[in-house]
Amino acid sequence: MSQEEIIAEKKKAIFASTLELVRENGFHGTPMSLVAKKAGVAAGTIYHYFESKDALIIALYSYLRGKMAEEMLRDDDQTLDYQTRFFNLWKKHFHYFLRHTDVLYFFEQFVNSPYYERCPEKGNDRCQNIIATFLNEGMEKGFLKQMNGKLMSILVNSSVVTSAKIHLTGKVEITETELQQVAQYVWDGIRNNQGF
Amino acid sequence: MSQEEIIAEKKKAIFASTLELVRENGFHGTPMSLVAKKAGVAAGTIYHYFESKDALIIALYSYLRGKMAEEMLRDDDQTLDYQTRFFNLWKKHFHYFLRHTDVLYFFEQFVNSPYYERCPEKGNDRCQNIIATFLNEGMEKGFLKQMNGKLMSILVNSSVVTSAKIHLTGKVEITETELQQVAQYVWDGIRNNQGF
Amino acid sequence: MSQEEIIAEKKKAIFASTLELVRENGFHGTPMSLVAKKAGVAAGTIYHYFESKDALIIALYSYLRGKMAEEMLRDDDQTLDYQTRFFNLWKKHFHYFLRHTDVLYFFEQFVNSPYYERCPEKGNDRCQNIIATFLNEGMEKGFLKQMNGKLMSILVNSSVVTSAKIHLTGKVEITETELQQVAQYVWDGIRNNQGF
Amino acid sequence: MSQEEIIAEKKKAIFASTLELVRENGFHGTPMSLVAKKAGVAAGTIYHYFESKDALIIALYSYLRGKMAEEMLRDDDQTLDYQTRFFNLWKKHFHYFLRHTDVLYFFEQFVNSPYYERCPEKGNDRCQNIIATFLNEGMEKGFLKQMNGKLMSILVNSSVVTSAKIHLTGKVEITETELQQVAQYVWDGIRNNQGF
DNA sequence: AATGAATGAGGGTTCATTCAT
DNA sequence: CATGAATGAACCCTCATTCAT
Repeated sequence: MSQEEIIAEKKKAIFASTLELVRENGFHGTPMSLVAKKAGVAAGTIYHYFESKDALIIALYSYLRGKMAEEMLRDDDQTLDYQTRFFNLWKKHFHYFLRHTDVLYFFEQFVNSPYYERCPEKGNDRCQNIIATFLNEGMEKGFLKQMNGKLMSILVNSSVVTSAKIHLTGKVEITETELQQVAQYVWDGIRNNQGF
Repeated sequence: MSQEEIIAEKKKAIFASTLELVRENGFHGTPMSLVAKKAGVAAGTIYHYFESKDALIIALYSYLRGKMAEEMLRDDDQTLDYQTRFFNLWKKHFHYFLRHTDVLYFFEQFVNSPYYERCPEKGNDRCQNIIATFLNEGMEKGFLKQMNGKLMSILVNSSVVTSAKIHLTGKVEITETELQQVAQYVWDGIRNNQGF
Repeated sequence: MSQEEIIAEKKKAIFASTLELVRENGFHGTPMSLVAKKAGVAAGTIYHYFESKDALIIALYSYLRGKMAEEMLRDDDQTLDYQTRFFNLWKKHFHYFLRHTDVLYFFEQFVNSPYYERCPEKGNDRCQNIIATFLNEGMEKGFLKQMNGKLMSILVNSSVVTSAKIHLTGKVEITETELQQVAQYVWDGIRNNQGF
Repeated sequence: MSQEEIIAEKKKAIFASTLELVRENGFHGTPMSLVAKKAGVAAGTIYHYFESKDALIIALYSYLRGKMAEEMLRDDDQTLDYQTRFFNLWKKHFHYFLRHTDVLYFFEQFVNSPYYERCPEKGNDRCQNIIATFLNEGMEKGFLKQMNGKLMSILVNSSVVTSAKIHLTGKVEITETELQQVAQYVWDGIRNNQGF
């Protein structure tokens, strides 16, 4: 393993440790000493990789947004019709959160905390861009209503997050039927239905 | 002023102080000493009214949910047609958050923090119930799609919150046009459009 | 009830409350607020009767020493022979502590705390005097060894306290046999056995 | 100095600081901040070595009991006759307290405080065992009265403690004569004097 | 680069005492 | 006299960060 890979591995271990602890106990309930122990490194070591606890949290956010974006780009079959691609994308996003519940909780805590203000990618990460690009395409081609792209992408994103949270908290069981209904609700909201 | 009113006043002062500070600095960045100073009481006094910092935060959440619910119930003219009432309600909710931005930020931090787990009203406060009741009525009368009432009310609620946050962060300017569009997006998503 | 009696009653209630709480939780674990609540008075009221917490504790000590002395004086049949009177006295003292375990615990905490230094009756209360007087009589009449009276009375007193504590902590079960043995141990230690 | 020795040194410094302060001001009058300052460490450092203030106090008790036991074992010349050994042991114990008055005060505060209840070695430390063993030997060989060993050892121990406290408070001056008298008092109390 | 003991400011909380009612 | 809400100093403890090894 190269030197760089070793560093990358260690960073990942610290990220993983942080993610899990924040999910369980929140930012405040996650001391650096615990992060270190769970990551299998010394407390001081973390400070070789990250300037401060804040910097670590923010870096982790960026890292996770990037990882999610990667996965969302996979398997978008552009030969399919637009509506089908929308449903695919929406559900893929939803299921990503189901598979990575700690990521979801981390995101939600993060964007609703003072950290977010200090985050350079605030609202402009690759993930949001992917959704925005796709929706803009739909507007240009007349499949979707005309609306500020950013606005629409945030609404769509929010619908995914909300649904995943509902499912995970168990407040409402989301079966395949409900899932389809929610996706349909979003689609009905944004699709161009002029003439009806 | 009666003894009870004095107590109520003091509780309100503590609530107001907490609300403002949490909005600016988050839960962790809001020491009790500051809450006390801003409320014009001694640190120890807070503990006559609330068992702990956690208890204070949770009580504040309940209090604010109740206050918002009160306001949402006002002026619902039941003689109007259902769709109009929906748009009215949605916009009223939205504007409430614009007038009370610190409440919005507080809610969002709260529901995405470990506090929420320990909150007895978790997902079952009067505010959610008002929305749910209204939507259920719409489903029964055939104005809306059939969907799990809880699910739908959370989605609608989330659309309001998301819109208000977009507006307040200034990421997208929400003019009256955009506002109408978003409300329409939600309405189109939930309205019964079978036959089209 | 006269005014004075009312005051006496209230003082007694405060004393009783303090005694019980100190026994359970120690001085440090006994806040004035709890003393007040258990005594059925307001916190401020205590300060009408006692200058401070320290003063209360010290007054309680004096009060209890006096009460115990009273009881020890009762039933000392001076017509009996000296040794019998000694055994009677020793056992009476012992049983007093068994009947009033909280008094015993209070005494022991008190005399081993910094409070004791500030106690005017430090080592000179009526209770010690009764014992000392009785022992001096024994020395004068030749029943007991010659020894500094104060020293002997403290040793005897300590034997009673120690025995009672052993019994109450259950470290050693003190049956009537053991009790007799201990009293005998003390008697053999102090009695004039010259000539043997 | 090895790492372990450094740790041991630091623990000792904290112990010494605590011992001195508790002696002067009692447990409650001994804040951790002072313990730290007197020990020449930061407040937080203490918590690397002890879980809490309670844990520190309890650990100190165990440590001191062990130290005292060590010293008591030294120089017990088993070739001497039993009574001489008894007097030697008793006086050695007594003088240990004179040389280490803060230890005596600490012990007495400790065993009469709620801490003692939570102490794992409660009444079963090496020090008590040494005394008990010696007394049991005396009973087996017929030098001492038959009595529950635990009971007798507590009584003897208590006589030492009481004497030392008398001496140190200056209530009674204990000269070599008085010392001999007290040791004799104990010996006369426990020795087998059947036949007289 | 890695360690982890040490730091010490700052946090939440308690509680003896006061004083307006 | 009695009340008990209010005070605020002082407590124990945590934890982000540093630095000698």
